[in-house]
Amino acid sequence: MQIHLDPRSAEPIFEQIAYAVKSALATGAAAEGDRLPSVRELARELAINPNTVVRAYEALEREGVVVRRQGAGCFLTGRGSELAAAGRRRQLQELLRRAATEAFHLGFSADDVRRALDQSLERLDFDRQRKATP
Amino acid sequence: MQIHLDPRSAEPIFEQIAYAVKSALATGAAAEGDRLPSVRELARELAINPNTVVRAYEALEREGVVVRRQGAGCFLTGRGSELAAAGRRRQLQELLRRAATEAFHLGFSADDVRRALDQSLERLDFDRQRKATP
DNA sequence: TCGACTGTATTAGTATAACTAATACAGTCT
DNA sequence: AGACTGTATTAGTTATACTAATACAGTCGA
Repeated sequence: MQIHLDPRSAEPIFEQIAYAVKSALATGAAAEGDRLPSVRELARELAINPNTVVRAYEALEREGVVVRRQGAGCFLTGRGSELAAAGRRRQLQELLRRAATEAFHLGFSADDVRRALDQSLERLDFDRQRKATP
Repeated sequence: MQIHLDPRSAEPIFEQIAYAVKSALATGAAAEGDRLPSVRELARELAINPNTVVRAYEALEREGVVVRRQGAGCFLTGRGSELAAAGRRRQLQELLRRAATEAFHLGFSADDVRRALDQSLERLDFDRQRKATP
């Protein structure tokens, strides 16, 4: 699993790491049971502080994406969000509402946006998706 | 045009304002030529500092959404992003890639996501959309 | 022409968040 | 038992967001 940071991004480093992990899981580049690079190893690779990696792994654990075992490592659960269905639906709505608004601002048509979404969805490994807790 | 702040959002206030303006434009709640609330008026309404509103309007101006006229006010151009086509396409790809990844994490199917996007797109006023600079 | 608005600019300050550095402890695995 | 792993804590720096105050310059309508 490759994790890169975008130095030009305004997004906090720990959030970029967390997103990269979710992206690897979603695209099939990583799977349930995989062990993430250790805190120190990833910190060295990215030339950042280990505490920053810890923050990313903490966030992922809070969202149910990973489980950390002291002394053993940090593992992908393969599980999705543990939020209730209503909360997840609300997050999805908000997510796509923002994306649609931003796409409108960028000057794209509704069909442009649908096509772009299809391309993004094709990259994802829905066959191996673990559904969220009902 | 209604602008509300979400106190629970981690998003900076000035970005919430900028997004609200883009959203009003996209949904037809506001149109080219409309004047935004003045810096002081919006600051009073939202109980924030006028400089924070200035920051939002500056960001919108940089993106081509508004034009500010000293003494006269701040007006919606109705124009979209002024980025080159390649830049806009890249932003769209990135936008939807992130949305798709997050939706996957939330446990939704590809069809769930398409439907949710359709709902969001239906809210937008594509008939009145001003295309971005070619 | 003047008053009440508008945007613009600047300086100074506070609070918070992100990240860093260092150190040490406890668990795991080979 | 050694080399790894995660976990915790304290302390510090930097950057960002927001605030407060003040003053200047432009617009518009009466």
